[in-house]
Amino acid sequence: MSPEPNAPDDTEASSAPDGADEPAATAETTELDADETTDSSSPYTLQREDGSETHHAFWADDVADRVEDRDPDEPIVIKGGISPSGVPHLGNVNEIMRGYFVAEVLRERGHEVTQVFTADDRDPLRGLPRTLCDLEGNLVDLGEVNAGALGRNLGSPYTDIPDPFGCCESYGDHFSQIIEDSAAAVDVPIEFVSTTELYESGDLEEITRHVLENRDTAREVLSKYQDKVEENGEYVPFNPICEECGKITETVTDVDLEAGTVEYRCTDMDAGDQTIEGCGHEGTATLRDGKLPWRFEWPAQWQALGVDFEPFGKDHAEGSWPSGIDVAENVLGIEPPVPMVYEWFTLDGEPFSSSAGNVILVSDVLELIEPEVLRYFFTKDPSKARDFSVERLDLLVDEFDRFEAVYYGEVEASEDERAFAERVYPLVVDEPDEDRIRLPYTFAAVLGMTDDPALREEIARREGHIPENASEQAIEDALGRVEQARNWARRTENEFDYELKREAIPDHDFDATTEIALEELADFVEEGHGPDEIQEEIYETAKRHDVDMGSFFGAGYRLFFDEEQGPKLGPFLAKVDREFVVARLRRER
RNA sequence: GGGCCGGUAGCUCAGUUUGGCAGAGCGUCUGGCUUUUAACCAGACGGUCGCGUGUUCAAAUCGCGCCCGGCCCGCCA
Repeated sequence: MSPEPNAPDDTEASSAPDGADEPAATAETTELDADETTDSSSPYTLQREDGSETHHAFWADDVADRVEDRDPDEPIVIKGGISPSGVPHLGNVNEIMRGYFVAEVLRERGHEVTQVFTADDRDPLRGLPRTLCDLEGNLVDLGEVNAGALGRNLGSPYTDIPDPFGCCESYGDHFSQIIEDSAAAVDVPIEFVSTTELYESGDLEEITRHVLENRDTAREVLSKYQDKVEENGEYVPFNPICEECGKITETVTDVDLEAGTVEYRCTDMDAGDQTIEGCGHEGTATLRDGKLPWRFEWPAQWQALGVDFEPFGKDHAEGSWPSGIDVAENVLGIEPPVPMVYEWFTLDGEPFSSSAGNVILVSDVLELIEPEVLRYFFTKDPSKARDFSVERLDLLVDEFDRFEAVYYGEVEASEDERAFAERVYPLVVDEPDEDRIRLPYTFAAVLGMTDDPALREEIARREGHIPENASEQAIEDALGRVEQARNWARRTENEFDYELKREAIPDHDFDATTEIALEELADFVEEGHGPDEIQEEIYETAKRHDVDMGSFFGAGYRLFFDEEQGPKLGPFLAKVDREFVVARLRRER
């Protein structure tokens, strides 16, 4: 627990040579020639000073340079991966999109690239998630599924646990499926690999055998990073699955590589603050009936899949990455991939947390914005922490619209901005179309106040957002944003969350003068007038009757939206069918 | 406590490698759109670049020290 007993080890393992950002690895020299180029172990790829390389407008080009420097075999393999432990949120999409942009850049440079994603689904379930979700992305409380069945499976691999929703082969498959759907939704071609499948098919068997053959070295290497692993202890880097209770076990009592088996005893497993009890069974397992501990499994995946580049969250940067390099080089004898640390996102200022309900899935996001806007979000500098703000999603969409307009040369922009747009936009949008139409997001939200598609289009035209000669397709695409902005207004209950109350008249209480004024306004509307005339008449009517301007508008918003405020009233009323407006102003229905 | 990453306008972010006048969008304010009610247009306001210090003709940018936030240094992934 305390670092004291291991102080010397610890120092060697985790403190970098002065000034260099080299964490751990083998106890190399302290003086790496001067500064740069030698430091291949730092995962902070984008921060690396590397005078010899050109400065690119897009970070993925910097990464691609590094990948090319390795002179990789083709196809170049780019990996990402997570454990399908529960609701996959937007932060997990980093594992897909960050790699995707690097893959695209390399493809552009003429390389053949395969992007793979490992579902680390042989990992054991270590705790009960409070919230799950179905394949449609609807959040479901643990209590609504068979929690007992899940509880009995604590400690078992995700792929051995029945799907609580009953729709997939296993718990692991269920959440892997959602991740696959997410990748498809943002249009990223990526090959999904089940880690369980890698074990069962034997693709990891030789590597597992190698690790066990060299378990003394493996133990020595890992002991530099993990206190529980004693340099001269009994640690065996393999966790069999108990044939009796199905749980991942941690106590291997004997290794027989001739037979390709290990002997084990099913003992208790620490999982956070609780203990998952082992059944005590003693048995024999093959090298396919278990898993490597993560610190070995990750490098083993690199070897099995031939990984050249992998992005990972900052939680790995000072932990499993340094040990991963060490394992790769000194246990497996392979070159680790080019790394890249990405910072974490927050959601509306708070960390992602499925237990606290602070999650958003890709499917949720795509109800609010177009896929290209989401893809754009992931082009931003990975080394900076960022907030994905649903509340202020309009800012992100505005930013994207500007990014797009800069690309088409429609607005003035700085050199940096232009260079970024020119480089990145074609990677974000599949088929660039100069004639696309983008309704400003908040304007789209205003249009969302009415359900009538024809009315939406008409207002958009009148306000000059749709050119005369626009194609039907372009208009349809543009109006798609109205639904999204409408969903956004509803979800956030923001100032655009007005809804024309057609079906029933809202409760209201006006004084006599206001009622008379409303009658007159009804008469005026009934005569048939244009939007500006109605707007003007609202002012005139209020003045004539000496009704306070604010409260008169307020009366209108009350009648039509059941709100204090709303969109510009005259033009809006002019567009809604006259019969209804007149009746509503007379408070007849 | 140690290592690492980050901190730029009210908000969202560029700019930091390669030192050269502090930038954009949104918001706000003012004005325009014939006359207070959120869509459109124009303009303005807005920053000790986390703090201090060093180097330099010149520092958001480079060095050193500190502050704040996050991650790792147990386990697990």
